[in-house]
Amino acid sequence: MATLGDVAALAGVSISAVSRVLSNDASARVSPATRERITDAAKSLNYRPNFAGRALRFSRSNVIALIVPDLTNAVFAELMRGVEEGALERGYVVLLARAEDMQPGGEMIDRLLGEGRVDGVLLQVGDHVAQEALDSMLEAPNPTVLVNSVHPGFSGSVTLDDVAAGRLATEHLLGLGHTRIALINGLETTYTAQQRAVGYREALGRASAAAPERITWHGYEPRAGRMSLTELMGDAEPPTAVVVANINSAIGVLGEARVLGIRVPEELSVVAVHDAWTAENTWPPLTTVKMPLYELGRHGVDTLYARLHGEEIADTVVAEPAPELRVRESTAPPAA
Amino acid sequence: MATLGDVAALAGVSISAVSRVLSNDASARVSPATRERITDAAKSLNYRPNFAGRALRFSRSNVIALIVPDLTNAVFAELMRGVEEGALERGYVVLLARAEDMQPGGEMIDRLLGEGRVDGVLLQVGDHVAQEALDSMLEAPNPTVLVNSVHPGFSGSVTLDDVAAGRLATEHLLGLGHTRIALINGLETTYTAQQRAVGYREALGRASAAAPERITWHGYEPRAGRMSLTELMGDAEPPTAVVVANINSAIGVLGEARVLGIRVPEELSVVAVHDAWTAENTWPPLTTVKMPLYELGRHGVDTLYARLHGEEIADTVVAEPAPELRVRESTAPPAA
DNA sequence: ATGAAAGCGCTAACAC
DNA sequence: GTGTTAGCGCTTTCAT
Repeated sequence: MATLGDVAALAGVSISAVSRVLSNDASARVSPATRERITDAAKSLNYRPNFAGRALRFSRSNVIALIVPDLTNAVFAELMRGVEEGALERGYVVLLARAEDMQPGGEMIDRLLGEGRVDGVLLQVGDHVAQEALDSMLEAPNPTVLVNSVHPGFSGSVTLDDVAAGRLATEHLLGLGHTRIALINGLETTYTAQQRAVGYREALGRASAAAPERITWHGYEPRAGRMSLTELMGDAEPPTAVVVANINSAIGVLGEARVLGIRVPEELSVVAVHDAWTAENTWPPLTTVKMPLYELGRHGVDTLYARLHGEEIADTVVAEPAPELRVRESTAPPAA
Repeated sequence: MATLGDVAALAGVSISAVSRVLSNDASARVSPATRERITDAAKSLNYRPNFAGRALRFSRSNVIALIVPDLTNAVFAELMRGVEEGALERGYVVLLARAEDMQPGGEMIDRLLGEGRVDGVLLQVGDHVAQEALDSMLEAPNPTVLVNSVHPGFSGSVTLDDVAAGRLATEHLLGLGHTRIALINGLETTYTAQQRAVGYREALGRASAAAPERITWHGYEPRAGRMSLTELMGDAEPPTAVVVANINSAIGVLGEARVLGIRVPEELSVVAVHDAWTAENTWPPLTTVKMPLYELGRHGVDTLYARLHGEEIADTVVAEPAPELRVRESTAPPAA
């Protein structure tokens, strides 16, 4: 690892001259000759500016953290892409971390920030994080932006239009002729679940023949989907279609339907919110509502950037491009 | 962000005294009184050692990078856990990155190391990375350990017992009475695929009535699985069972089987190498060979640690715990 | 038992 | 146009 000193020695100039040239200081006046000697020397030594040196000098790391509940969730691939591209453009590097490591009461984020490893945090809070754990974490002027989540009293969330997503999915089923439509939702405590329920209700309310409401609130994991379906099928009048608020949960629903001997889509239509490669590889392939997660990531970075530069920021909803229905084969008109 | 100076000022002592106390310098002689004043001050200021300051001082970041082809692959969840726990024990922090960002010819790893952001790298090379791109990257004394992959002339790989995995999967099918067993494998250029083929052949060769060999080499993605199955079903004598070298590929196989109207397991048995939650949520649930990925991660960290401390390291195979068959519902005896 | 000072790599204000 | 220097936060040798 060559240092500025090494380059300077090789080029026969001072350290500061090297610094000026290599950091593209516009206001620097250096003769073309020395400039070339310097760049040549740097190249031959394969010089790279030392991260710690810069971070120390600037009291800034130029790193932001992206923390999500589960990195292996296929849905997050798009989010990550958006965040990474946005960060790149703004000269930041992204540090990926799992929220699991952020044990409630644990101090992962506190350390990341406190030790100066990262300048800011993009955080999607997991479903099972206690509100109190967040209270202290999000106190006061704090270089954090919440994605896909909100916290009471905290300003600086970027979310998706989950109301529209719930509405769109429900309308699709209504359009096919279903009237007994259930919502298999996330935990009642999560904002996204609440929003999707709002959209679901809106669509039901709007339907000419008002359809009854039926919601389960078990979470976004496959197991939650399984549990919900079992519960719904115990109803006196079970649904002929379900909106599932999450794709992983929908995969569970599909699995449980097989176990229960319910044919999809003949006896039960299934739409899921969020799209990912997994939706194309279930049987039947899942009809989904694709959400703009890439754009959410980019916008999250923009918002965090603004916050890091002292701007006041408000909560925003990324509604463009609008949620889009991806009709595959898990939805059909109800059986006659 | 309080510094040592802040703590020192508050405690009314020198910076070096604070440093000694807070870094638990065993050989430091400090009076209990000052020690307490110092720890109190540090606590009240919520002092955290600055990362850049330490890294600069030690010329060491205490960070290692884990780079995998696709973070959202459910199979990697276990690997990550192993790496993170191992790293934690050794006082390292893990930086997660996707190999996608490591464009061939791109210099992501070079930068990570060259800028001193990380001390070492655990790298699983993707299937589509050109050998030449790796040549320069793995040159000379290099703080890198390859996981689940090898490179000619490079010493320091930790791999799994993929031969055993291929053998075990094949033997399971032979035991059920199948004789026409195909292997839906990864790219022929990848080490893991080659190893799994060896195991497959071993098992076939050992079978009393030698079964014919049939292998496709299209890769580990769902699409590769789909393509392979279509190809195999075009054979004069199509297989009654397949070993699929990867779980995602197997998901594609299952999907394509539905499209082709082939019932699993009645008409076609499917075993996949690697296990993850997704295997429990396909239909039918996938029989798999579970590999010790957690242990691979831990061992990878150990190996990297040794390399970082100047030890000569050799290639190793993590064979404990041994690959284990997880029988679910995608395998059955062949139709009469 | 405690403090002063040097130096890790870097940048920028200030000489010359 | 180029060099000298101070200082970011930290540890450690050397004084006292």
